[in-house]
Amino acid sequence: MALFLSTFTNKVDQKGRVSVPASFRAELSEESFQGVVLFRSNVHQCLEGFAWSYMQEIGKRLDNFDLFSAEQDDLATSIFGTAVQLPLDGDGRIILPADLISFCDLKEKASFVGMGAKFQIWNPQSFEQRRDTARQAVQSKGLTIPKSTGGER
Amino acid sequence: MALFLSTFTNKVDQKGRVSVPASFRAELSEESFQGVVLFRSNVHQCLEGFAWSYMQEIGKRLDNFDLFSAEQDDLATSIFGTAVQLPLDGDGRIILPADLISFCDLKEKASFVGMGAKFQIWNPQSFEQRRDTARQAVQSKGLTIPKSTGGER
DNA sequence: CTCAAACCCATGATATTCCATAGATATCCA
DNA sequence: TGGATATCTATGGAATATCATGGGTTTGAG
Repeated sequence: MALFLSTFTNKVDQKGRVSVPASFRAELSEESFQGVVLFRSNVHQCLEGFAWSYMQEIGKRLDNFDLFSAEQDDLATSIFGTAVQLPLDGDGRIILPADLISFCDLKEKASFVGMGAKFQIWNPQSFEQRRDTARQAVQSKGLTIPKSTGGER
Repeated sequence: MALFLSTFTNKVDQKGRVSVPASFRAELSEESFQGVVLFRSNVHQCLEGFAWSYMQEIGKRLDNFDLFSAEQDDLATSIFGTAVQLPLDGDGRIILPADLISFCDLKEKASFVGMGAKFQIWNPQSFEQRRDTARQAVQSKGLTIPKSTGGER
């Protein structure tokens, strides 16, 4: 599974092109589709980014809901209905659609934030605030990484 | 599992390069990724260092949270979003990014402090104070290492 | 025909690799 | 034991490769 790490801030040019960080591209190198899947976050003013194979995993998890249930319908609509599949060009860039750029208020630069299996794309200033609130939440709630669940070793 | 021991103080050159202690490198020799992962400590003015395989383990555990849950989001942002993956060069050195150098106020030298499964990187002077307070805490509170689980608790 | 997307190439900055040296430690043989 | 040699480590600098970015050209859809 891909493991996206660290934060990289790259420039968005007039054409809406932005370089995907080289280390992220390395994580995608084994994928059948050379590119990323993006959709609007339901929580933040940012974009959620995934490798193609992980979208299949999300599909499986959605199967845990009853088919035609309201929850399944809402989630599937907000995720799959709005997702875009963006191929990498020869130089490792993607073209961000204008509506996604305006959704997360991107100006000159975009921050790619590694979050393990997925990543997010933020306006750099907005992400600084988000990073601070996330750290405070971890400290105040005493969040920790749980031990691996279940019977495996 | 890697076991980092003892404290080593090495020089940080103008490029931010610093040698990882040879004994630490020996612990990393079995890793698929030859390098370390660093991020800012939430507690001290120092850096936390891990082997790559340990980060993969953390990634798997985080995947047990519901996707898009607040806890998953906060943890992934503060851990993976701020982490950096630093490869060893041919001579066993890493390049510390400028923002991490300033975060823990490194000047001429950096101290690598082995802490078992992880290690920390300190300003040498700061660490001397930290070591004293840690020792006093252990003495005054009578802290001990618990028995291994499985026997009487 | 027109516009946007895909492709190609150039370039500066940055990161990575390579080599050289010196000090310390370990090894070996007389 | 003692001295010479070899090895490992840390460190400095230079050469090389990679990456992000800008601009241009071609393609293709409507």
